[in-house]
Parts: sequence; structure tokens; C-alpha cells
Amino acid sequence: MGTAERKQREKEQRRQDIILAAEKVFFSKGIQTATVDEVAEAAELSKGTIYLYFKDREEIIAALFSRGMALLRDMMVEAASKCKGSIKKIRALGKVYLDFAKRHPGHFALMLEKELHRFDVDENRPEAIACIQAGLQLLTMLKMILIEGIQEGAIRKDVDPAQLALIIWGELHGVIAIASQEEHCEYFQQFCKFDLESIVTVTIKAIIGGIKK
Amino acid sequence: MGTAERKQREKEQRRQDIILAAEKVFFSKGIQTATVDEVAEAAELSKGTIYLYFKDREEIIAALFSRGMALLRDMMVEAASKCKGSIKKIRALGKVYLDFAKRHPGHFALMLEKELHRFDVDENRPEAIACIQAGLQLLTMLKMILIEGIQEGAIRKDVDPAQLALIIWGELHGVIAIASQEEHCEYFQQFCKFDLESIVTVTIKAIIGGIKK
DNA sequence: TCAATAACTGACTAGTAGTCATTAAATATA
DNA sequence: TATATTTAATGACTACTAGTCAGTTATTGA
Repeated sequence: MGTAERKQREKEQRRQDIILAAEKVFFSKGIQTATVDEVAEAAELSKGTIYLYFKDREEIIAALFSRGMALLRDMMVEAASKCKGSIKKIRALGKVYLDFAKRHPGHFALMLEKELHRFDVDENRPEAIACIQAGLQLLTMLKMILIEGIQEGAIRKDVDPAQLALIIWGELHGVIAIASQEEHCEYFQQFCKFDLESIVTVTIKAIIGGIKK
Repeated sequence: MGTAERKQREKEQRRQDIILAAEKVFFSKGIQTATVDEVAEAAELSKGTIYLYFKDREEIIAALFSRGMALLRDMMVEAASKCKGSIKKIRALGKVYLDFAKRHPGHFALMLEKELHRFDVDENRPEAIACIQAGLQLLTMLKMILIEGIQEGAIRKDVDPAQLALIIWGELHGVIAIASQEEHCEYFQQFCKFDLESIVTVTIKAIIGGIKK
């Protein structure tokens, strides 16, 4: 009797439906201003049902975040696999992040808002673990590329590759976050004019310059 | 008749008192959870009075932010003035940020939470302008150091110094933000063990490596 | 057919941002 | 000094939203 299994699948499906509805609402109305009631309406469910599937509002956002992170990770893994040599791979990652920002602006905005500021979700809950896992997989991929580069002799070997992976990710994300935010502020435009693409290119160049042998 | 001037001073004083009360409340209870009522109570004023001095909650936070930013800017300007040579100055800035995090943990936390994500404050309001000004002053100082470095021949001259200043600030802040957040997460500890101090040292080294001639 | 279980509902509670008519205090004026 | 006027402060109130839970409906298994 596969009833239990089917029910399990249906439950998972409903959860996914809620996540998709939440994406529509949160990405169009803004993370801060969208309400759970609006998510419920978009999902054609009552608010109470939403809370059967997610502990609280923050957990819904965490689910969106980990989906976006997984998306980015997949794009990065694919792009890296197409390049030969660690330096080229790292250069490709910057381009991928730009591409991600263009193709998934909602997820990108969520990442800018949440990547650098701790979720208020209990660290032991599945959604929090999924967030951390996706981030760790991204860092691990980067670490592998660095190890490869050290073996090739292209990258300096006096730094721990894991630590360096964290640094590169922080640098890249930090620059893109600040630049994409200040892109729309006229006061900052006076300080320096640029497009996101050129600033990422320069950043990647600087990062690589800092880790090359 | 100096009544008007005195009243103006008193008004400004009250505003400062509210900001100090807000610091206590926001920094102890957390930016997200502290309420305006609590600020009012700490300032020994009614909530209505708070709203005579600040348009909304976000503007109170913006006032704290710009105060912190000015604090950091002053520390950085002072530290830079004590060093000879642009490379040494840049190295000093990383140390200053660490020192700032230790001496002003509340402001540091606010910066992690807000620096990379746009304030919902009208760009034309004084508080928003103060935030942007403080940030711009910091970037301008960095730009001056870079120009000095280019003239000295210590720093590569193929990049716009203003753009490079933005990149360095983004890199430094991005790394510190991610590292200080993940410092407390056991899952990330498995990936790589480090203390904030060593990661900042390595980051500064990487940044300098990326911009040296 | 009917009892048991699971899924869902929406009115309700609690809590908070922001408002505004009213009160109190300070100042200017006669 | 007495009174009018302006300024500062109040706190009860509204509007809104996260999260709950007793009750309803649908599904399943006997």
C-alpha cells in the first residue's frame, strides 16, 4: 500500500508550491514588506496552512535563500567544470555571479540582504541546515579549485585553501553587494562611475593577483 | 535675545539623548527585536516625543549607523595618519576595523547588518545624507591613500583609484562580515577553523598583493 | 457505512509602528 | 504681574501583521 508514500510526495509538493508562491510575493513586494497573508493568498491556502509547513516567516525566507544558493552553486559548478586551470575557473566564478544576478534578480536581492546577516532560524532546523549546506558546498568547490591551483603551482601555497576560499567568497560578495547597492545612489555616482560588470572584472583581477604564486 | 539659539541647542541635545538611549536599547536587545517604546522608556520620554525627533524607526537606526560610521572613519583617518607609505596605511586599516569591532561591538553589529543593505530612508532626508556622507568620507580617504601609492609607484596605476577604493572597502567588509558571522556556527567551524584576526591579516595581504605594482 | 486520522481553515490574540487630539510648559506681550 | 501665544510633550488610539488553535472538512482504513 503506497498511500503513505503518495501522501509524503503530496506534502512535499505542497511545500514546493508554497515556496514558489512565496518567491512571487517576496520578490515582487520586497522581502521586508511582503506578508505571510499575501503568501497564503498567492498559494491559494489559508495562513494557518502555511504555518503547518513552515515554523515561521523567517523559515520561509530561509527556504527561498537555500534554493537561490543551490541555484548559484549549480551555476558555479557547471561554469567551473567547463574551464581548464584554477585561475580560469576562479575568473569564471565572478562572471557566473553577474549572470546569476541578471537571471535571478529576486534571489540575488535576497542574497544581498541575507547572506551577510545571520538568519534567526534555529541552527538545528532542516531549513537552516539546508542554507548552511548550500553555502558550504559552494565554499568546498572553491576550496577544491584552490587545492588544484596549488598543486598546479599556479597559486601560492602559504595559505590554508579553506581559509582562502572563505576570503575569496567574502571579497567577491562584499564588492558586488556594495557596488550593486550604490549603483542606484546618485551621491555615490559622484564619487565613482562604473557598471557592475567592470567592477567585477577588476575585482576578480585583484583577487587573482592576491593569490597567484 | 539668545532664546532661539538656546532652544535650538536644547533640541539638538534631546536628539542626542534619544540617540544614546537608542544605542543602549538596540545594541542590548538586538536591532530586529528592540522596539520604539523601549527606546522611549530608556530616554524617559513618551513614544510620541520620539516621533517628533525622528520620522520613523528606520531613521533612528540610520542615526546610529552614521554615528558608528563616523567613529570608524575617525579611527581610520587617525591610524592612517600615523603610518608612512600607502601600503602600510592600507594594512593599518584592517587592524583598525578589528579594533573597532572590539571597542564598539554594537556599532560593528549594526554595520554588518546594514552596510550592505539599503536603508529604507528617503535619500533626501538629513539622516540618509549623513549616512552616505560618512561612507563617502571613508572611501575618499582610501582613495587619497591609493593616489598617494600610485604617485609613490607602490600601487599599480592601471585602475581608477576611486573604483579601487570601493573594491577594497567591499572586500574588507565582505570578508569580515562573513567571517564574523560564521565564527559562531559549528558547521562552518568544520570547514575551516580560524580567528577573525588571522583571517583579516590574510585578507589584507591578499588585497595588497592584488593592487601592488 | 462509519470511526479515526490527517489536512485545512479563519477568527482570534498579542504585540508594535506610527498618529493626533489634548495637556503642560515656556515664552512673549501688555 | 497677568494673559495670550507658541512650543514641547503626552499617551490613548488606529492599523497592521505574525503566529495560534478550536473547529471544520476531506481522506483513509476497517
